[in-house]
Amino acid sequence: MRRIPKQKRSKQRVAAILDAAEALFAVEGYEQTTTNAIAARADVPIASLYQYFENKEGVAQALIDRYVARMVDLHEQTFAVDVTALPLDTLLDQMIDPFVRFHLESPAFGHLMLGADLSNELAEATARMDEAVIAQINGLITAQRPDIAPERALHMARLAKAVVKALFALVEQHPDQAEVLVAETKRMFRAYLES
Amino acid sequence: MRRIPKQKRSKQRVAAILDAAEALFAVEGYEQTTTNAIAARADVPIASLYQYFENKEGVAQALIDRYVARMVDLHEQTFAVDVTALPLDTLLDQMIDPFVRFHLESPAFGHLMLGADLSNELAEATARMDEAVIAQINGLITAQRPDIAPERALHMARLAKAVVKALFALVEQHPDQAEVLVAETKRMFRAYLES
Amino acid sequence: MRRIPKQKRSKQRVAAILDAAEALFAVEGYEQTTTNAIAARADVPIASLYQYFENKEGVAQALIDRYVARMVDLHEQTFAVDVTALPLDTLLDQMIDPFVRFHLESPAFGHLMLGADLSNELAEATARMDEAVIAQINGLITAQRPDIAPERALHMARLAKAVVKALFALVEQHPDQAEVLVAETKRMFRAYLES
Amino acid sequence: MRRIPKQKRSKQRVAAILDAAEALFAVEGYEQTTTNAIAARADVPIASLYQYFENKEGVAQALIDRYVARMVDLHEQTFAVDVTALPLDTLLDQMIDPFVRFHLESPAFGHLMLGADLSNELAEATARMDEAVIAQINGLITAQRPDIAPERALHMARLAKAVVKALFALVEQHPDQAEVLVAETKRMFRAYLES
DNA sequence: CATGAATGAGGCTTCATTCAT
DNA sequence: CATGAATGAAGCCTCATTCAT
Repeated sequence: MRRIPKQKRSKQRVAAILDAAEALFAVEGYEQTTTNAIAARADVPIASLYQYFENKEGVAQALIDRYVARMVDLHEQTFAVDVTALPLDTLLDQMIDPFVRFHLESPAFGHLMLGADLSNELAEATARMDEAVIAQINGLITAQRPDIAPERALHMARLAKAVVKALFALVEQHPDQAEVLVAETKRMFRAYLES
Repeated sequence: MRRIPKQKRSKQRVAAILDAAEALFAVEGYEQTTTNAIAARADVPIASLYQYFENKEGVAQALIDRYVARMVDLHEQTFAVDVTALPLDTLLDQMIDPFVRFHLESPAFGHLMLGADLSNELAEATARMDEAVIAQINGLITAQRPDIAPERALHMARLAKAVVKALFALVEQHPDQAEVLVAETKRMFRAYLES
Repeated sequence: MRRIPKQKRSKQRVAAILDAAEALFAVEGYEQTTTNAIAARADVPIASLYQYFENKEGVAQALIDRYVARMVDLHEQTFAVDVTALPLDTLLDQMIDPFVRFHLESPAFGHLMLGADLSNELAEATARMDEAVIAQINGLITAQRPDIAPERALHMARLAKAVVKALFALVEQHPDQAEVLVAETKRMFRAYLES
Repeated sequence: MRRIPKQKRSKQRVAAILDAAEALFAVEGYEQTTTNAIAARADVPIASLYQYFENKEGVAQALIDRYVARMVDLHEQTFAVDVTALPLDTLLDQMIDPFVRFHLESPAFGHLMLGADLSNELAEATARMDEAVIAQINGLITAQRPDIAPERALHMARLAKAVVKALFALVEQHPDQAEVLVAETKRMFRAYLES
């Protein structure tokens, strides 16, 4: 971000811009959304947008930052207790439910994390986050099933993350069947981990 | 298509355009790819591209048609034998392997089928294909596990399809670990279906 | 015209092209009509069109020629008798009616003669034709009213021709009221010439 | 219009664009005039033109609006006095002279109002204006000649309007003989109305 | 000769971004 | 600082016309 908003009014403006961007990215996609459209929807002159953001990607970046912060919160809450001690059922609930909820509440998340053709820098940041998540899942798997070889556990973690992503997409497509689909995914994971 | 190529020369050109489009859609995505870039890569004047294709979406459409034709072939081969009689392991091999191979050989397939914001008509075609695939998976699940309620089987099929899609993305991202990831996915499905 | 059609089939083709052009010029206008559209409507390959006509204007030219030929016929018929001897009423009938009829039967005539931005050469041809018509009208006025100064008669002739053109446009706009409007115009001319 | 100019600078630009468009529409016609040519003639980047106008038709529309405003002024001035009380000679002077002057000062007026193939919306606006003018003429005729049947008066009004239009075209073609031609037209109308 | 194929030039329009008041 | 205005670069697409089989 180009200039950090200090006064209350500026903060509101920046928030308005991000909200507008979120809504537009969600329904139109990143490439299809124009900076002018964002500014118009936020009811802010385009020049003001560029006072706070370097460029279009900067807006996406800030939006991602907002998402990441919430994600970090979620992680901290999730791992506040000793998850390794939990029974598998409860563990799966705790690992999956909050993230599904988060996904449903963050309309542009999917588009930005998956669809958008962002710059290298951003892509790398995303990749780092991905790896962190995978490491965490990996730890959980190892804790649950110490008998599994570390290498294999890593592949399992990768697959698990990919499946959860797929679940997100599925839930977005059929929001009314969210619960059943989530339940089914948990069953699948459970069978997988107990096999 | 605007004009059907009759002479050999023009057939080659159309193929060259489609190949160029495939390569570009694969690395840049649909929206980011310009018709000029396609024409340039195919070493064809832009006006020639428009002799054969209505517009950019027409090119994508033709590419999809090419994919769909190959897909149909695959399906027919896969279901030439009575798959319901196969043991689960073999069944999973036969259902997943050819499609993974197909996916690896069709660079733009994922982008076009998932990412692109194509027109309604195209989106509907894709949706129809999706439903057909899900129905087929549904049939297999029911054959393997007649005890599962039809409703649940449908959800399982949906999930399975989503997971395979996720697997494709994963394999694309880590092509060197394709085999292990595929194997892991099969294990997961196996555990799931036997649970 | 580039090549004069000698065989029957070629003649039919040329006629088909001209018919197509006439229809399209009439409803779309000259500029808006594309050579490809003409060829398509005539069910003739575009390259064939260019075997018979130099370019788009060449088609218009040929169409105009066809019109001019019919016009000349009309003129000859009209002036076959000694019109100067006719009573004014009959004269007006004979001067106006056939041309209104001609106009109604020649859909593209108005567009080509008035609207189209044709080349100098063509415009000059049109202008020459105009002058010939004006001279003829001039003659009639002088015959009817020898007392009018030649200079003024020329202006009257010019005006008369313009009014008839306006009448054409009017009739095209309200074809159902053609007769009344024509009658009204004749009345006006009559009053004018008798004043 | 896409954006309403507020600062002086932008108002001048918009005026420059309209002036350029007027000049080009007048000599080339609407279809033949390109937005690039307008922008170039106004010495304005093409993107700036599109800041203020939706598209080419938007430019024409704005130009027409400018004309219509002047026309309305003219009408109001013309009908400020009780025209029905005037002697026919004076009436004709007042009805025709200002409009001929207006026409001579508005180079693109004829092209836009008559020749251009504008969209339905615009065409309807033109048609409505036409009808208003005809109604007004109709009223004058009825005032002058209460003995004429209302139906016939309407036809006379239509014809009169068409003739005036024809006069405009004529005057544009022979600007040096404008006065004589106008005088002749008045004579014709006078004879017509007194017959 | 007939015609399927080819194309340079150019038209309309948008967009991310910067300038200047 | 806020913002109305400005714009280079580029994208999509068409068309009159010619080439080459």
